[in-house]
Amino acid sequence: MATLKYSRQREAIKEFLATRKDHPTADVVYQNIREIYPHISLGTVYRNLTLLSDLGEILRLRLSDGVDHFDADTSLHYHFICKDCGSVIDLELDSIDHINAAAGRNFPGQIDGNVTYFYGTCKDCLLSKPMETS
Amino acid sequence: MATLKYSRQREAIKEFLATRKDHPTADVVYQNIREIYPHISLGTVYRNLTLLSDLGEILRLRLSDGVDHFDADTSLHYHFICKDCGSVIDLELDSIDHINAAAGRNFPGQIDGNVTYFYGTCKDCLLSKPMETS
DNA sequence: TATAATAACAGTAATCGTTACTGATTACAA
DNA sequence: TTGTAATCAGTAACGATTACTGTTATTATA
Repeated sequence: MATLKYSRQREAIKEFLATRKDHPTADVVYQNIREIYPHISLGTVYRNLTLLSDLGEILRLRLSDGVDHFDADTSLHYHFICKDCGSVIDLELDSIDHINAAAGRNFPGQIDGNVTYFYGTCKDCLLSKPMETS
Repeated sequence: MATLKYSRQREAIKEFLATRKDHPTADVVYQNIREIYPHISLGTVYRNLTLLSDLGEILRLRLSDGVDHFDADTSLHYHFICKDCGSVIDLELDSIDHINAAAGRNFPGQIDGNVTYFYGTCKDCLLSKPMETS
C-alpha cells in the first residue's frame, strides 16, 4: 500500500533541485516552481521535499540558521556555510568518519555517524570587505 | 551604554543550567525556574538564554531536532544525540579541528571552524530494545 | 538616603518555518 | 471506463522564538 503515484509537481521539484548547487530552501524552491506551475501550493512543496528526502532521493540539510536547505546531491560530501552571507557551498573533502571511532572510545552507546559542517567567510565576502577595522 | 544590571532571574537560569548535564531546552529551563520564581515569563527565559550565550557564558546548541538546547559547559567538547530518545550526551574527544585544514584544501574562502555532533543509540535505548526484528 | 535613568521584568501578541486538515483533482489498475 | 486512493491547492493550525508594552527593580549619582 501507499503506492507512489507520479506527480508533475514532484518531478518539477526534483528537476529544479538538480539544476542548483546552492542548496535552496523550501521557499526558494516554491518561488521557482511557481514560474512553471503558478498554482502550486507551498504545502505541496514541503510535502514533496519531505517525501523525496525520506526516499533518499534528496538531502535535507538542517544547518544552524533555522531553515531547512535541500540538496539533490546525495553522495557523501560536506558543506561550508558563510557566516556573512549565509550561502551554502559544497566542499571537496574525503570522509571524516574515522572520528566516529575516537568519539566512541569512552562512550557506552553506539555511534552510527556524525553531522559536520564548516563555517567561515566565503570568497566573495572576503573580497567585498578585505580588511577588518578592529 | 547598555550596562548589564543584575537580575535574580538571570542568575537562577545560570545556576540551574550549571546543575544540569543534559542540555535542556528553553522550555525545560522555564518549567524548572518556575518552581523558584512562579511568575517568571518564558520571554525572560529566552531573553536571558540569548544574552548569556551572546556573552559566552553558556552555549546554545542547534541540533537537528528543531529546538535549541543550552549548555553551561563552554569548554571545548562534543555531543552525542540519541536518535531514539533524543537525549544529548557529552563526549570525551580531543579536538578534531585538524579537519579544517583538509576541508580548506581546495576551497577559496576562509574556514574558521566546524560544527560537529555524533548520533546513534544511547546505552539506555540499546538496553531497552536489545534486538532488531528486521 | 533620595532620586532619576534605564535595564529587566511579566504578560501577551506577533512572527516564521513547517505541518496538518479538507474537499477537489488526477494517476492508474482492474 | 470506472473505482480507489494518492496528490493536489488552499488554508488553518502548530510550536519555537522574538518583539512589544507598560510596570518594576537595579544602580549610579546627587
